[in-house]
Amino acid sequence: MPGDAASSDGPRPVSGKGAATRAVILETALASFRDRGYDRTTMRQVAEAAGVSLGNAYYYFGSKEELVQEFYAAIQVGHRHRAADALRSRDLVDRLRGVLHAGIDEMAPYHSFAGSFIKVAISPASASSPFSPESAVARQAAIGLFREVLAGSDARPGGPLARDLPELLWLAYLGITLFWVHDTSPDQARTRRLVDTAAPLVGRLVTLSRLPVLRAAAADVHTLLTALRPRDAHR
Amino acid sequence: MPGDAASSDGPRPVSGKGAATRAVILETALASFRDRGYDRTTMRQVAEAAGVSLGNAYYYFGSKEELVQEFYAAIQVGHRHRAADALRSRDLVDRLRGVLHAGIDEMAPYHSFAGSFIKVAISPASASSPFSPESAVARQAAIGLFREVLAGSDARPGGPLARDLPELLWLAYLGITLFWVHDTSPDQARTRRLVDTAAPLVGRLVTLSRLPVLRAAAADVHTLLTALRPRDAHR
DNA sequence: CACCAGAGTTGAACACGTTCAACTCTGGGC
DNA sequence: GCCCAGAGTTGAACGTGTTCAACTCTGGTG
Repeated sequence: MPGDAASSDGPRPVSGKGAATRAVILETALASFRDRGYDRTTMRQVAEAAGVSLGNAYYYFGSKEELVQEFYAAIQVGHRHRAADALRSRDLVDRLRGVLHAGIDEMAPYHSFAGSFIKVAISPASASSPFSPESAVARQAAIGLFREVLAGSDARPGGPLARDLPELLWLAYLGITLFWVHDTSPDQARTRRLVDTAAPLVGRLVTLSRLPVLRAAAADVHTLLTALRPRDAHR
Repeated sequence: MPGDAASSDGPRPVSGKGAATRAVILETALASFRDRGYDRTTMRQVAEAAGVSLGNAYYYFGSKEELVQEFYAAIQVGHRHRAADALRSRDLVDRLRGVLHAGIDEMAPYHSFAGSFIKVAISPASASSPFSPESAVARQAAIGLFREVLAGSDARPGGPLARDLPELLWLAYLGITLFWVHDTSPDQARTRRLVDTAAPLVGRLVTLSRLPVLRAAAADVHTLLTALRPRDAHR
């Protein structure tokens, strides 16, 4: 395999001139994603609406997928913004539930297109994957959000898992997102119910994890998470 | 075997004449998936290698994705076959670990292509999704495998979760598969380690779930799973 | 001014999955 | 033997994401 080494570095050139053009293309694409969804957004339409040629769009964005990546970034910023509200409470369950609902709120307008977006995110080779090196910054920001959920609460989790909890909550959030994508109930009510059930459960487990009986299980989970993590990841 | 099984799974015509043609196309496609992977398998190549026209391939299979669906089915049959070995033990952890490793063994030859396959499986709209109505039969078979893991063991799980356990284990297996797809370690060693850690953990949790302290948490998990399930599904 | 390297830009071209109107073949009724 | 409904089959055509050789424009250097 020649292994085309991907583009490895940052997206594309960002000198003075092209930056404006790049921004126009990006805005046009994001608007089209919002209005038409992923599949119905064609590179030709984006290029035309942005007033550039098809080839020029590919000069700034190596693929349609790179556009999606920027889309994720925008959503994540929105999530963090919304989450601030929920972080006023000191109660762990309230904080967690609030942050999770904030995430669903932020994604809600895009639910009908989520099915096509997730195809891109789930592919291991994709830079948009939550686990990809390219997503490292966004990933750490997301994990940081859950670290904040824990740190600002009056619950003080202990045990061998305390340090892993932010990452575990982030993984759970990914799972909830995956569920949300598949949720066809009106207004994704089942996902809401899932969050309302899961948040207290997490609170209960955090409390229980101090019990000696659960020490061994918690240690197992810690080992499992260690096995799961790629060699390099630390924070 | 998959050719003339008069079962009602074929979304396309299955009368006498075309069945042979259908089988040839299918075999050709599966071989190409194995040898070249998903993306490098083109419908034109499959059609040509099968000795039919492009349009004719589409007469029997509505889309390339439908071919993938059959691919999954073939893998699942292989998994069940391999799993039989592991089901000789009576120890729950041994059984579970064996069945999980059998699944990884079965998928191993396709790991390099898994990234492109999972794109298809993960899409909610796709019939290949593990949660789709079209996959109901395969899904029940898979859940049944884990029911067997539990039923044939000397551990007798109790509590409010006992009935949910096969489904939970199946979900965990899906998660492991998802991890496997992203696992770039040599020979997917990290996934192996994950299984070796997760199996004893499950055993421990099954034992612990009898404790009164965990009753409430177990009930929460049961509620969560109920919220998770689509309206119709039981059995 | 003349020149040029290189960023910026273009549209044609490619391979792909998918569709479709039109064709051929087959078996059964008369 | 004739016919025909419908299964089986065909290749051209469409729209897509992506590539690429060639072009234009820009800023700096001599």
